[in-house]
Amino acid sequence: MATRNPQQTRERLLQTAFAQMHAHGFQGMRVDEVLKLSGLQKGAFYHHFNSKADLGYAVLEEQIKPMVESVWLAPFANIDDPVQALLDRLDNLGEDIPPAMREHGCPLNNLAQEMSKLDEGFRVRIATLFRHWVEAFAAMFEKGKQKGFIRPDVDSQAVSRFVIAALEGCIGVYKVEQAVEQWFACRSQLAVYLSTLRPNNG
Amino acid sequence: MATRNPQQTRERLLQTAFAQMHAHGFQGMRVDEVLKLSGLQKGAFYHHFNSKADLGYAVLEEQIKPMVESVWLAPFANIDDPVQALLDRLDNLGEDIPPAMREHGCPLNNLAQEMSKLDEGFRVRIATLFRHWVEAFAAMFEKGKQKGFIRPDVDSQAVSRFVIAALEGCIGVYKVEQAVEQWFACRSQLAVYLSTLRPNNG
DNA sequence: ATTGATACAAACCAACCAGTCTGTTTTATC
DNA sequence: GATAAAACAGACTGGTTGGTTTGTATCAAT
Repeated sequence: MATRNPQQTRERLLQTAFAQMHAHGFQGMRVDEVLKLSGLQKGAFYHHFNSKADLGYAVLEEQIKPMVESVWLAPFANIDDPVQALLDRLDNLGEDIPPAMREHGCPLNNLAQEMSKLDEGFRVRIATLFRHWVEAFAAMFEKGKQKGFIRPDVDSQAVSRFVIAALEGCIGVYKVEQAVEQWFACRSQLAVYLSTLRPNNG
Repeated sequence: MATRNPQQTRERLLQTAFAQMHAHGFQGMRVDEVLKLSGLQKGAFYHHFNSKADLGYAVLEEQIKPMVESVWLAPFANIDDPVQALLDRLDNLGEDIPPAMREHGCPLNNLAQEMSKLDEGFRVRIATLFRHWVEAFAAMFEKGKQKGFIRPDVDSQAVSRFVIAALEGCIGVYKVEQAVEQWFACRSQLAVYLSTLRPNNG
Protein backbone atom coordinates (compact mmCIF):
# COMPACT_ATOMS: atom_id res chain seq x y z
CA MET A 1 0.00 0.00 0.00
CA ALA A 2 1.17 3.55 0.64
CA THR A 3 4.86 3.61 1.40
CA ARG A 4 5.70 4.57 4.95
CA ASN A 5 7.50 7.73 5.96
CA PRO A 6 8.02 7.97 9.72
CA GLN A 7 9.64 11.38 9.61
CA GLN A 8 6.77 12.80 7.60
CA THR A 9 4.23 11.20 9.94
CA ARG A 10 5.93 12.75 12.91
CA GLU A 11 6.14 16.10 11.18
CA ARG A 12 2.45 16.01 10.31
CA LEU A 13 1.60 15.33 13.94
CA LEU A 14 3.81 18.20 15.03
CA GLN A 15 2.32 20.65 12.57
CA THR A 16 -1.25 19.74 13.37
CA ALA A 17 -0.51 19.87 17.09
CA PHE A 18 1.14 23.25 16.66
CA ALA A 19 -1.95 24.65 14.98
CA GLN A 20 -4.21 23.18 17.67
CA MET A 21 -2.06 24.44 20.51
CA HIS A 22 -1.93 27.86 18.93
CA ALA A 23 -5.69 28.00 18.60
CA HIS A 24 -6.82 26.29 21.82
CA GLY A 25 -3.79 26.32 24.07
CA PHE A 26 -1.91 23.24 25.22
CA GLN A 27 -4.58 22.24 27.72
CA GLY A 28 -7.31 22.86 25.18
CA MET A 29 -5.63 20.79 22.51
CA ARG A 30 -7.10 17.28 22.24
CA VAL A 31 -4.97 14.34 21.19
CA ASP A 32 -7.97 12.77 19.47
CA GLU A 33 -8.56 15.93 17.46
CA VAL A 34 -4.93 16.13 16.38
CA LEU A 35 -5.16 12.52 15.23
CA LYS A 36 -8.38 13.12 13.34
CA LEU A 37 -6.97 16.19 11.58
CA SER A 38 -3.77 14.33 10.78
CA GLY A 39 -5.60 11.29 9.44
CA LEU A 40 -3.73 9.07 11.88
CA GLN A 41 -4.49 6.76 14.78
CA LYS A 42 -3.45 6.35 18.37
CA GLY A 43 -0.80 3.84 17.41
CA ALA A 44 1.05 6.41 15.34
CA PHE A 45 0.85 9.03 18.04
CA TYR A 46 2.17 7.00 20.93
CA HIS A 47 4.82 5.50 18.74
CA HIS A 48 6.33 8.91 18.06
CA PHE A 49 5.54 10.54 21.41
CA ASN A 50 5.41 9.26 24.96
CA SER A 51 2.62 11.53 26.13
CA LYS A 52 0.69 14.68 25.37
CA ALA A 53 3.25 16.71 27.33
CA ASP A 54 6.04 15.10 25.29
CA LEU A 55 4.28 16.28 22.14
CA GLY A 56 3.94 19.74 23.62
CA TYR A 57 7.66 19.95 24.31
CA ALA A 58 8.40 18.78 20.77
CA VAL A 59 6.05 21.39 19.31
CA LEU A 60 7.79 24.05 21.37
CA GLU A 61 11.29 23.08 20.29
CA GLU A 62 10.67 21.95 16.73
CA GLN A 63 7.88 24.28 15.61
CA ILE A 64 7.65 27.32 17.85
CA LYS A 65 11.37 27.83 18.35
CA PRO A 66 12.21 27.88 14.60
CA MET A 67 9.28 30.17 13.94
CA VAL A 68 10.35 32.65 16.64
CA GLU A 69 13.89 32.53 15.32
CA SER A 70 12.77 33.16 11.74
CA VAL A 71 10.56 36.08 12.72
CA TRP A 72 12.53 37.70 15.53
CA LEU A 73 16.13 36.55 15.29
CA ALA A 74 17.13 35.93 11.69
CA PRO A 75 15.90 39.28 10.28
CA PHE A 76 18.16 41.11 12.76
CA ALA A 77 21.27 39.01 12.26
CA ASN A 78 23.02 41.32 9.81
CA ILE A 79 21.66 44.80 10.44
CA ASP A 80 23.45 47.85 11.78
CA ASP A 81 20.60 50.08 12.92
CA PRO A 82 18.43 48.29 15.53
CA VAL A 83 15.88 51.08 15.76
CA GLN A 84 15.24 51.10 12.04
CA ALA A 85 15.21 47.31 11.82
CA LEU A 86 12.72 46.94 14.67
CA LEU A 87 10.33 49.50 13.23
CA ASP A 88 10.62 47.89 9.79
CA ARG A 89 9.84 44.53 11.35
CA LEU A 90 6.73 45.95 13.00
CA ASP A 91 5.54 47.51 9.77
CA ASN A 92 6.01 44.34 7.77
CA LEU A 93 4.88 41.93 10.46
CA GLY A 94 1.33 41.77 9.18
CA GLU A 95 2.37 40.60 5.74
CA ASP A 96 5.37 38.49 6.68
CA ILE A 97 3.71 36.08 9.05
CA PRO A 98 1.04 33.45 8.39
CA PRO A 99 -2.60 34.36 9.11
CA ALA A 100 -2.68 32.12 12.18
CA MET A 101 -0.10 34.38 13.80
CA ARG A 102 -2.18 37.49 13.28
CA GLU A 103 -5.19 35.60 14.53
CA HIS A 104 -3.77 34.00 17.67
CA GLY A 105 -0.70 36.06 18.44
CA CYS A 106 2.74 34.87 19.44
CA PRO A 107 2.68 31.11 20.07
CA LEU A 108 5.67 31.35 22.41
CA ASN A 109 4.09 33.93 24.67
CA ASN A 110 0.73 32.18 24.56
CA LEU A 111 2.35 28.99 25.77
CA ALA A 112 4.43 30.92 28.30
CA GLN A 113 1.40 32.53 29.88
CA GLU A 114 -0.61 29.34 29.93
CA MET A 115 1.93 26.74 30.98
CA SER A 116 4.99 28.26 32.61
CA LYS A 117 3.40 28.12 36.06
CA LEU A 118 1.79 24.74 35.56
CA ASP A 119 4.58 22.61 34.15
CA GLU A 120 8.27 22.98 34.92
CA GLY A 121 9.20 21.20 31.69
CA PHE A 122 7.51 23.90 29.71
CA ARG A 123 8.83 26.67 31.93
CA VAL A 124 12.51 25.85 31.54
CA ARG A 125 12.23 25.40 27.77
CA ILE A 126 10.32 28.65 27.39
CA ALA A 127 12.74 30.50 29.65
CA THR A 128 15.67 29.23 27.60
CA LEU A 129 14.06 30.40 24.39
CA PHE A 130 13.38 33.83 25.86
CA ARG A 131 16.97 34.07 27.03
CA HIS A 132 18.25 33.38 23.52
CA TRP A 133 15.98 36.08 22.24
CA VAL A 134 17.17 38.54 24.87
CA GLU A 135 20.80 37.78 24.10
CA ALA A 136 20.26 38.17 20.37
CA PHE A 137 18.61 41.56 20.79
CA ALA A 138 21.25 42.63 23.29
CA ALA A 139 23.97 41.71 20.80
CA MET A 140 22.09 43.65 18.16
CA PHE A 141 22.08 46.77 20.34
CA GLU A 142 25.77 46.31 21.16
CA LYS A 143 26.54 46.17 17.48
CA GLY A 144 24.36 49.23 17.03
CA LYS A 145 26.59 51.03 19.50
CA GLN A 146 29.72 50.17 17.55
CA LYS A 147 28.12 51.35 14.35
CA GLY A 148 27.06 54.59 15.94
CA PHE A 149 23.32 54.02 15.81
CA ILE A 150 22.88 53.52 19.54
CA ARG A 151 24.09 55.67 22.42
CA PRO A 152 27.09 54.15 24.21
CA ASP A 153 25.54 54.47 27.66
CA VAL A 154 22.49 52.36 26.78
CA ASP A 155 22.01 49.19 28.83
CA SER A 156 21.63 46.73 25.94
CA GLN A 157 20.47 43.90 28.14
CA ALA A 158 17.77 45.98 29.85
CA VAL A 159 16.61 47.48 26.56
CA SER A 160 16.46 44.04 25.00
CA ARG A 161 14.38 42.66 27.87
CA PHE A 162 11.98 45.59 27.77
CA VAL A 163 11.56 45.61 24.02
CA ILE A 164 10.70 41.91 23.99
CA ALA A 165 8.28 42.30 26.88
CA ALA A 166 6.64 45.33 25.29
CA LEU A 167 6.35 43.55 21.94
CA GLU A 168 4.67 40.55 23.52
CA GLY A 169 2.37 42.83 25.45
CA CYS A 170 1.41 44.76 22.32
CA ILE A 171 0.72 41.57 20.37
CA GLY A 172 -1.31 40.14 23.24
CA VAL A 173 -3.48 43.18 23.82
CA TYR A 174 -4.01 43.62 20.10
CA LYS A 175 -5.33 40.06 19.92
CA VAL A 176 -8.30 40.91 22.11
CA GLU A 177 -9.76 43.65 19.94
CA GLN A 178 -7.92 43.41 16.62
CA ALA A 179 -8.31 47.20 16.55
CA VAL A 180 -5.96 49.10 14.27
CA GLU A 181 -5.72 51.97 16.77
CA GLN A 182 -4.17 49.56 19.25
CA TRP A 183 -1.52 48.44 16.80
CA PHE A 184 -0.75 51.94 15.57
CA ALA A 185 -0.51 53.16 19.16
CA CYS A 186 2.05 50.49 19.99
CA ARG A 187 3.99 51.08 16.80
CA SER A 188 4.12 54.86 17.29
CA GLN A 189 5.03 54.76 20.97
CA LEU A 190 7.59 52.03 20.46
CA ALA A 191 9.13 54.40 17.91
CA VAL A 192 9.16 57.12 20.56
CA TYR A 193 10.91 54.85 23.01
CA LEU A 194 13.40 53.46 20.50
CA SER A 195 14.38 56.93 19.33
CA THR A 196 15.63 57.67 22.85
CA LEU A 197 18.33 55.08 22.19
CA ARG A 198 19.79 57.07 19.32
CA PRO A 199 22.86 59.24 19.88
CA ASN A 200 21.35 62.50 18.57
CA ASN A 201 17.95 62.65 20.19
CA GLY A 202 18.52 65.81 22.24
CA MET B 1 -28.07 23.41 61.57
CA ALA B 2 -25.82 26.14 60.21
CA THR B 3 -27.82 29.13 59.09
CA ARG B 4 -27.91 29.66 55.34
CA ASN B 5 -26.32 32.58 53.59
CA PRO B 6 -26.81 32.48 49.81
CA GLN B 7 -24.74 35.57 49.11
CA GLN B 8 -21.84 34.23 51.09
CA THR B 9 -22.10 30.86 49.37
CA ARG B 10 -22.02 32.54 46.00
CA GLU B 11 -19.09 34.71 47.06
CA ARG B 12 -17.16 31.70 48.29
CA LEU B 13 -17.68 29.98 44.96
CA LEU B 14 -16.52 33.08 43.13
CA GLN B 15 -13.40 33.51 45.24
CA THR B 16 -12.39 29.87 44.98
CA ALA B 17 -13.07 29.88 41.24
CA PHE B 18 -11.03 33.06 40.87
CA ALA B 19 -8.04 31.45 42.55
CA GLN B 20 -8.40 28.32 40.44
CA MET B 21 -8.77 30.26 37.20
CA HIS B 22 -5.80 32.36 38.10
CA ALA B 23 -3.66 29.31 38.77
CA HIS B 24 -4.87 26.90 36.05
CA GLY B 25 -6.66 29.06 33.54
CA PHE B 26 -10.37 28.90 32.79
CA GLN B 27 -10.07 25.70 30.81
CA GLY B 28 -7.84 24.15 33.45
CA MET B 29 -10.21 25.03 36.28
CA ARG B 30 -12.37 22.05 37.34
CA VAL B 31 -15.85 22.59 38.73
CA ASP B 32 -15.45 19.58 41.00
CA GLU B 33 -12.23 21.02 42.41
CA VAL B 34 -13.85 24.41 43.07
CA LEU B 35 -16.66 22.63 44.90
CA LYS B 36 -14.26 20.54 46.95
CA LEU B 37 -12.20 23.58 47.94
CA SER B 38 -15.37 25.50 48.76
CA GLY B 39 -16.84 22.67 50.81
CA LEU B 40 -19.97 22.70 48.67
CA GLN B 41 -21.83 20.37 46.31
CA LYS B 42 -23.12 20.41 42.79
CA GLY B 43 -26.52 21.57 43.95
CA ALA B 44 -25.09 24.79 45.32
CA PHE B 45 -23.05 25.45 42.20
CA TYR B 46 -25.80 25.03 39.63
CA HIS B 47 -28.21 26.92 41.81
CA HIS B 48 -26.03 30.02 41.67
CA PHE B 49 -24.60 29.57 38.16
CA ASN B 50 -26.00 28.18 34.94
CA SER B 51 -22.74 26.75 33.65
CA LYS B 52 -18.99 26.82 34.00
CA ALA B 53 -18.82 29.65 31.46
CA ASP B 54 -21.41 31.57 33.48
CA LEU B 55 -19.16 31.24 36.50
CA GLY B 56 -16.20 32.41 34.43
CA TYR B 57 -18.05 35.54 33.35
CA ALA B 58 -19.05 36.23 36.96
CA VAL B 59 -15.45 35.81 38.14
CA LEU B 60 -14.34 38.24 35.46
CA GLU B 61 -16.88 40.90 36.33
CA GLU B 62 -17.13 40.46 40.09
CA GLN B 63 -13.57 39.47 41.02
CA ILE B 64 -11.13 40.39 38.29
CA LYS B 65 -12.70 43.71 37.33
CA PRO B 66 -12.71 45.12 40.89
CA MET B 67 -9.15 43.93 41.40
CA VAL B 68 -7.92 45.58 38.22
CA GLU B 69 -9.73 48.75 39.16
CA SER B 70 -8.24 48.79 42.65
CA VAL B 71 -4.72 48.22 41.39
CA TRP B 72 -4.67 50.19 38.12
CA LEU B 73 -7.51 52.69 38.21
CA ALA B 74 -8.18 53.87 41.75
CA PRO B 75 -4.57 54.80 42.61
CA PHE B 76 -4.47 57.15 39.61
CA ALA B 77 -7.81 58.82 40.17
CA ASN B 78 -6.52 61.92 41.94
CA ILE B 79 -2.95 62.40 40.83
CA ASP B 80 -1.46 65.21 38.77
CA ASP B 81 1.80 63.70 37.53
CA PRO B 82 1.16 60.48 35.56
CA VAL B 83 4.84 59.68 35.07
CA GLN B 84 5.57 59.85 38.77
CA ALA B 85 2.41 57.96 39.68
CA LEU B 86 3.10 55.13 37.23
CA LEU B 87 6.67 54.67 38.42
CA ASP B 88 5.51 54.74 42.03
CA ARG B 89 2.95 52.09 41.21
CA LEU B 90 5.59 49.89 39.66
CA ASP B 91 7.86 50.27 42.66
CA ASN B 92 5.14 49.43 45.14
CA LEU B 93 3.42 46.77 43.09
CA GLY B 94 5.27 43.92 44.74
CA GLU B 95 4.12 44.87 48.21
CA ASP B 96 0.65 46.15 47.36
CA ILE B 97 -0.74 43.09 45.67
CA PRO B 98 -1.51 39.62 47.07
CA PRO B 99 1.09 36.86 46.59
CA ALA B 100 -1.08 35.10 44.00
CA MET B 101 -0.70 38.13 41.73
CA ARG B 102 3.08 38.03 41.88
CA GLU B 103 2.92 34.30 41.30
CA HIS B 104 0.51 34.14 38.40
CA GLY B 105 0.56 37.63 36.95
CA CYS B 106 -2.37 39.75 35.84
CA PRO B 107 -5.56 37.69 35.91
CA LEU B 108 -7.16 39.92 33.29
CA ASN B 109 -4.41 39.45 30.77
CA ASN B 110 -4.11 35.75 31.54
CA LEU B 111 -7.78 35.31 30.78
CA ALA B 112 -7.50 37.56 27.74
CA GLN B 113 -4.72 35.53 26.19
CA GLU B 114 -6.37 32.22 26.94
CA MET B 115 -10.01 32.86 26.14
CA SER B 116 -10.51 35.93 23.95
CA LYS B 117 -10.15 33.89 20.76
CA LEU B 118 -12.13 30.91 22.04
CA ASP B 119 -15.25 32.47 23.53
CA GLU B 120 -16.94 35.62 22.34
CA GLY B 121 -18.60 36.12 25.73
CA PHE B 122 -15.21 36.40 27.36
CA ARG B 123 -13.80 38.50 24.52
CA VAL B 124 -16.37 41.27 24.69
CA ARG B 125 -16.20 41.48 28.47
CA ILE B 126 -12.41 41.58 28.44
CA ALA B 127 -12.35 44.14 25.64
CA THR B 128 -14.76 46.35 27.58
CA LEU B 129 -12.57 46.18 30.67
CA PHE B 130 -9.47 47.03 28.67
CA ARG B 131 -11.29 49.98 27.13
CA HIS B 132 -12.18 51.36 30.54
CA TRP B 133 -8.57 51.04 31.53
CA VAL B 134 -7.39 52.79 28.36
CA GLU B 135 -9.86 55.61 28.89
CA ALA B 136 -8.85 56.04 32.52
CA PHE B 137 -5.17 56.28 31.65
CA ALA B 138 -5.91 58.58 28.73
CA ALA B 139 -7.86 60.87 31.05
CA MET B 140 -4.94 60.78 33.46
CA PHE B 141 -2.54 61.91 30.76
CA GLU B 142 -4.95 64.64 29.66
CA LYS B 143 -5.10 65.91 33.20
CA GLY B 144 -1.32 65.69 33.29
CA LYS B 145 -1.21 68.03 30.31
CA GLN B 146 -3.41 70.57 32.05
CA LYS B 147 -1.23 70.43 35.13
CA GLY B 148 1.92 70.86 33.07
CA PHE B 149 3.42 67.44 33.72
CA ILE B 150 2.83 66.11 30.20
CA ARG B 151 3.71 67.69 26.85
CA PRO B 152 0.64 69.12 25.09
CA ASP B 153 1.36 67.33 21.81
CA VAL B 154 1.29 63.87 23.39
CA ASP B 155 -1.35 61.47 22.02
CA SER B 156 -2.92 60.47 25.33
CA GLN B 157 -4.93 57.66 23.82
CA ALA B 158 -1.94 56.12 22.07
CA VAL B 159 0.28 56.49 25.11
CA SER B 160 -2.38 54.92 27.28
CA ARG B 161 -2.74 51.94 24.95
CA PHE B 162 0.99 51.40 24.74
CA VAL B 163 1.62 51.75 28.47
CA ILE B 164 -1.04 49.17 29.26
CA ALA B 165 0.25 46.79 26.61
CA ALA B 166 3.83 47.22 27.77
CA LEU B 167 2.82 46.70 31.40
CA GLU B 168 1.01 43.48 30.60
CA GLY B 169 3.94 42.32 28.54
CA CYS B 170 6.40 43.06 31.33
CA ILE B 171 4.27 41.23 33.90
CA GLY B 172 3.83 38.28 31.57
CA VAL B 173 7.47 37.84 30.67
CA TYR B 174 8.50 38.31 34.28
CA LYS B 175 6.20 35.46 35.25
CA VAL B 176 8.25 32.95 33.28
CA GLU B 177 11.55 33.49 35.05
CA GLN B 178 10.74 35.55 38.13
CA ALA B 179 14.14 37.15 37.54
CA VAL B 180 14.75 40.50 39.16
CA GLU B 181 16.80 41.70 36.16
CA GLN B 182 13.71 41.34 34.02
CA TRP B 183 11.62 43.46 36.34
CA PHE B 184 14.31 46.10 36.83
CA ALA B 185 14.83 46.25 33.08
CA CYS B 186 11.14 46.92 32.48
CA ARG B 187 10.95 49.44 35.27
CA SER B 188 14.04 51.36 34.09
CA GLN B 189 13.09 51.38 30.41
CA LEU B 190 9.50 52.28 31.15
CA ALA B 191 10.94 55.23 33.05
CA VAL B 192 12.96 56.15 29.96
CA TYR B 193 9.87 56.04 27.80
CA LEU B 194 7.65 57.91 30.25
CA SER B 195 10.19 60.69 30.65
CA THR B 196 9.77 61.47 26.94
CA LEU B 197 6.25 62.56 27.79
CA ARG B 198 7.48 65.34 30.07
CA PRO B 199 7.65 68.89 28.80
CA ASN B 200 11.32 69.49 29.66
CA ASN B 201 13.07 66.42 28.34
CA GLY B 202 15.19 68.18 25.74
C1' DA C 1 14.09 -15.65 2.32
C1' DT C 2 14.11 -15.25 7.25
C1' DT C 3 13.98 -12.54 11.11
C1' DG C 4 13.67 -8.96 14.22
C1' DA C 5 12.72 -4.23 14.72
C1' DT C 6 9.95 -0.39 13.22
C1' DA C 7 5.64 1.86 12.22
C1' DC C 8 1.62 1.99 12.41
C1' DA C 9 -4.17 0.55 12.88
C1' DA C 10 -7.84 0.09 15.84
C1' DA C 11 -10.34 -1.66 19.64
C1' DC C 12 -10.39 -0.87 24.38
C1' DC C 13 -10.22 1.21 29.20
C1' DA C 14 -10.48 3.70 33.42
C1' DA C 15 -10.66 8.18 35.06
C1' DC C 16 -12.57 12.47 34.50
C1' DC C 17 -15.83 16.13 33.83
C1' DA C 18 -19.69 19.27 33.05
C1' DG C 19 -24.18 19.00 33.77
C1' DT C 20 -28.88 16.74 35.50
C1' DC C 21 -32.17 14.96 38.69
C1' DT C 22 -34.31 13.95 42.88
C1' DG C 23 -34.92 14.92 47.34
C1' DT C 24 -34.49 17.62 51.69
C1' DT C 25 -33.87 21.45 54.64
C1' DT C 26 -34.13 26.27 55.44
C1' DT C 27 -36.28 30.71 54.72
C1' DA C 28 -39.56 34.28 53.54
C1' DT C 29 -44.51 35.53 53.16
C1' DC C 30 -48.91 35.71 54.57
C1' DG D 1 -48.29 27.74 61.38
C1' DA D 2 -49.25 26.63 56.53
C1' DT D 3 -47.28 27.16 52.07
C1' DA D 4 -44.39 28.02 48.44
C1' DA D 5 -40.06 29.36 46.95
C1' DA D 6 -35.15 29.33 47.69
C1' DA D 7 -30.93 26.99 48.85
C1' DC D 8 -28.80 23.57 49.02
C1' DA D 9 -26.95 17.87 49.32
C1' DG D 10 -25.64 14.11 46.79
C1' DA D 11 -26.25 10.39 43.66
C1' DC D 12 -26.20 9.76 38.85
C1' DT D 13 -25.21 10.12 33.64
C1' DG D 14 -23.28 10.33 29.17
C1' DG D 15 -19.77 11.93 26.65
C1' DT D 16 -14.87 12.87 26.67
C1' DT D 17 -9.88 12.14 27.35
C1' DG D 18 -5.21 10.58 27.73
C1' DG D 19 -3.32 6.45 27.53
C1' DT D 20 -2.90 1.03 26.79
C1' DT D 21 -3.00 -3.18 24.41
C1' DT D 22 -3.08 -6.25 20.76
C1' DG D 23 -2.44 -7.19 16.23
C1' DT D 24 -0.46 -6.44 11.65
C1' DA D 25 1.98 -4.65 7.77
C1' DT D 26 6.33 -2.65 6.35
C1' DC D 27 11.21 -2.30 6.37
C1' DA D 28 16.17 -3.14 7.12
C1' DA D 29 19.75 -6.42 7.89
C1' DT D 30 21.65 -10.84 7.31
